[in-house]
Amino acid sequence: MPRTKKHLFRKTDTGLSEIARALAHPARVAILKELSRRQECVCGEIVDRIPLAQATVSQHLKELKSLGLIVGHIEGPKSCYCINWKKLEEMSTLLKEFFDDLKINHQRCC
Amino acid sequence: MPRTKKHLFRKTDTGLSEIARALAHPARVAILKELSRRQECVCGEIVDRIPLAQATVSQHLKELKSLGLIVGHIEGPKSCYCINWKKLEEMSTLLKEFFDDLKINHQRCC
DNA sequence: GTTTATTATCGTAATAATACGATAAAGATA
DNA sequence: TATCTTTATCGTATTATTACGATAATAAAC
Repeated sequence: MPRTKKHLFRKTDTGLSEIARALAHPARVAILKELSRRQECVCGEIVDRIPLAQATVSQHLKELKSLGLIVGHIEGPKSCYCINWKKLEEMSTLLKEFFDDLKINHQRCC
Repeated sequence: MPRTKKHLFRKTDTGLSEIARALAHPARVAILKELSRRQECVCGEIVDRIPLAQATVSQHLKELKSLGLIVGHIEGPKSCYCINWKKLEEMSTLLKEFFDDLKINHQRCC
């Protein structure tokens, strides 16, 4: 029965929800934190830092990548991931604007 | 097989992911926007504004409520929902801090 | 008291997300 | 070339989320 109805919403609302979904799992939050700490984007130690199987971490990385939040390229047998700071900035701006918009109408009520 | 592993993560990461999950569906984003617009918390017109069945909207409201983002009390046959501004502020602060923390280490890399 | 309007909840179906073992792929190394 | 290391992908199981009809619950209106 549940054909998703997400297409019926405003693009801005859907966009925001997609951004939020990127952070909607602690593994992805942890991955972003971990990546931000590392200077050189020699990665793959990420797997050691996240308490999940390698396949699962790889899956979460793929999700972050498909959202554009991180970029990755293969380097021999290893991979190299790092944060897409531009996209991250966009994302935090959109979230900030969302909250600011809400707060504009912060008049009491209940 | 997938017993959730969320308990293996840091409380801060899990907390952030829960906050993010609240916004991870356009209906919930739209509900928050709609609620913020209304002065009096005479609600229920929310259902008319969201392109989903009444039961589904009620379900999304319940989720927002259980996260503390909105408060609601019954008023006769109607219900009355409004935004919990305190919680919303907490939430936006946590998100802002998360992004700020990431950005501290914004040194180039890729 | 009966009807009406409004909202929550239950049951259930379908889709999405999470998790991992197994395996493939791709270079490095012996 | 054979082996090893590292990572991605496939298949699949399990759980969570989404969605809605039907129905219950509640108080107002008649």
